[in-house]
Amino acid sequence: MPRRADAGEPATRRATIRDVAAAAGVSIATVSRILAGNYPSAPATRTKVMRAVRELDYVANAHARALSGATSKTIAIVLNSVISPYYAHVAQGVQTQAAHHDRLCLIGTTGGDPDRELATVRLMREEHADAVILVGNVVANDDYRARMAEYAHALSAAGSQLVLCGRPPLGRDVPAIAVEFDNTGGAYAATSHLLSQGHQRILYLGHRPGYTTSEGRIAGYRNALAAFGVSNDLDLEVEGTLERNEGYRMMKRRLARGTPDFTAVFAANDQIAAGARQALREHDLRIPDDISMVGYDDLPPAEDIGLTTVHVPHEELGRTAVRLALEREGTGATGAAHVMLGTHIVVRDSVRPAVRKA
Amino acid sequence: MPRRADAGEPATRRATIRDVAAAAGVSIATVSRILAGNYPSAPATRTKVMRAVRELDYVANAHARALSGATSKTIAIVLNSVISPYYAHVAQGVQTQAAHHDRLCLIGTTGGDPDRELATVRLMREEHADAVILVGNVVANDDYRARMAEYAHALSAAGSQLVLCGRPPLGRDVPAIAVEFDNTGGAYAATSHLLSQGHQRILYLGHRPGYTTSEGRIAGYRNALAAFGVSNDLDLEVEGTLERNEGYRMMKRRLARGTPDFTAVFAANDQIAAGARQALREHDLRIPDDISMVGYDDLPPAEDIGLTTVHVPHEELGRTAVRLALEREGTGATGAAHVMLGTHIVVRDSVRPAVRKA
DNA sequence: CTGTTAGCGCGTTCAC
DNA sequence: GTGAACGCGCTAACAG
Repeated sequence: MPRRADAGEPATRRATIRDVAAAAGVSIATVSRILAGNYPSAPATRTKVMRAVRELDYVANAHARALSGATSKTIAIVLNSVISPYYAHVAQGVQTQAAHHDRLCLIGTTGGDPDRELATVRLMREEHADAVILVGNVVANDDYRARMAEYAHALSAAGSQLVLCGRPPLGRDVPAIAVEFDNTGGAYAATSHLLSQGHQRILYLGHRPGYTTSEGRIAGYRNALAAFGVSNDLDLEVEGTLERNEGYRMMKRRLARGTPDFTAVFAANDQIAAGARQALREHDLRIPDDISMVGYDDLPPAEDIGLTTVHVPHEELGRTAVRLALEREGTGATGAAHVMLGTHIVVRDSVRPAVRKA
Repeated sequence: MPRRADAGEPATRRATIRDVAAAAGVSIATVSRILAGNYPSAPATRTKVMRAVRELDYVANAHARALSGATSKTIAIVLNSVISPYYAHVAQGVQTQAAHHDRLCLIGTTGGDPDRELATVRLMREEHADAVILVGNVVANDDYRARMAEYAHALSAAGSQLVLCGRPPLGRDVPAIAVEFDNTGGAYAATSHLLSQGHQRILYLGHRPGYTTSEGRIAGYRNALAAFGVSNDLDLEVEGTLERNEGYRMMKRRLARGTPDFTAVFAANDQIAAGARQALREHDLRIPDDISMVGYDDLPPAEDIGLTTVHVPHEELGRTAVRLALEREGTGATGAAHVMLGTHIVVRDSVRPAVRKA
């Protein structure tokens, strides 16, 4: 008696493995084995079964399969939003690699809200995903670390592997994999690029104190200044979020002060760069003629506006996350792991040598 | 005997409803009822149970729940890719609305390959998703329609609702919901905008014959030309795909012919517009001073390049898809449904009145 | 090589 | 208000 809420129609009930077995005149075990393909079987029975499968248009019930002990064959990814290019590219990598391993992708967004993150991880836990991948910039305080450790253990107990993407590792006693990219190195390279062109006053746009990605980038910026013997003027470090609008606002506010006291801009990401660029143009300042600029991420806006930026391997980040999680499956390995992906500068047309105002 | 491939550790086996029942000193039925919350129960037992749940950090097994007849509480979405802003925004809408209905989102990408689409829909069928949402521009030939009808019936039999997003409806006998936006109307408005500024030679960049979205848009373009009494020069309709690079290539090739024989450009989408714009600049042609341009979609590149374009409610598309699918759940309604979402022009700064070359 | 059987964890009848 | 028992569809032992 199917409980489907159909309109009382004959409702050709979904075919089960039993129907296939009956149609083929064999037992359900035989059908199961033949479909799994990991067991020897007589070609004749095989043909009969496959024909029945085709005729009934049978597909296995994923839930029944997952329940009976096999893996759920799903990878879960949790991120702030899908429309941000940053997350979208990581998600694409995850999705690609998951498909490559014949797995489906569960996706959940949090809008950056810890409560929704908690709720989402809970749902993922119910789903028994092979891996749960958390993506995104975050404040790595004790509170956060405690929360992640909880997730890690809970997921581990449920048979899932927690993976942190673009977030710092948690320590050797927490069963989580961390995959990051080198923010400090990339920022160092980008800043050096500006410094070597003679720029001394470089505006850092979009620092978010506490956020690990931001801290990594600004550290690279400061290191480079130090290496070039340029003193670090804190007034050049502007705090703000990572959106395009914020880039616009920050630059607007800065320009309202009067003639720019900087010759170059290091935008914390490409979106900020795009916003700042717009603000500059509204003040008749052109890039790179009047002001030089570098961004970070090498995502869509960058190419459109000819921005020299730091390329971050977002898709590879996602692929690596899945690969690592699946590699240790069945291995019994449950400790911590940490991978750091490299970055490199992409030179376009937003930087010119500084004009010596001797 | 848990079959988890653990490293032989004590491996605190995932808590089941039985464990909770034991800890609370009640039966599993009581636990089930209290957690579902749709049944009267003594406050005392309730407290005991909830405490046990908290202590064991119990979460229900989604597969067992789905198997035992309840809904799977998931919405599936199938699209070409996640990194395209178009799909990303629709996906965001789907994801938002799904979360709003307390559902998780399964996602699959096809890269536009029908075989992968087939495989993905199959997987979704195994998952028993409440709805399976197919997104994206497509050639609506008989072959396609037959394939969709098959999907629709197979999914319907499995208890899932097929939803077509940005694709034409299939006919009243096919159990599918279609949600589209008005391509022809938007293109008509955009073209009229150019025509009313005196442009007569408008280059249409990126027509893909057969693709429904493209056919809709070029129809609007042609209708507007006709309405303004401008003859339709087929040489102005350039065929191409919808990527940025293609926009660049198409414009490059056109400009190689010599002085432009057009004063305005209608790009089939914003990405094409961005590419074409770059090509124009390389030939020292500026927008809007030398050439006017409109795009379509109103997605990220548009704002960055100050493009006048047609706003398409992508997120609303996704939200509507989920809402409609869930609305008819249990209704027994299994017929076809069709919704058309409106569009409107967003004026920025890429259009100037045409120069009369009298 | 194939059939029989016992769970997987949960919702849900029935009785009490 | 609560407990016992059955079945969802499938996989994996164990026989034959």
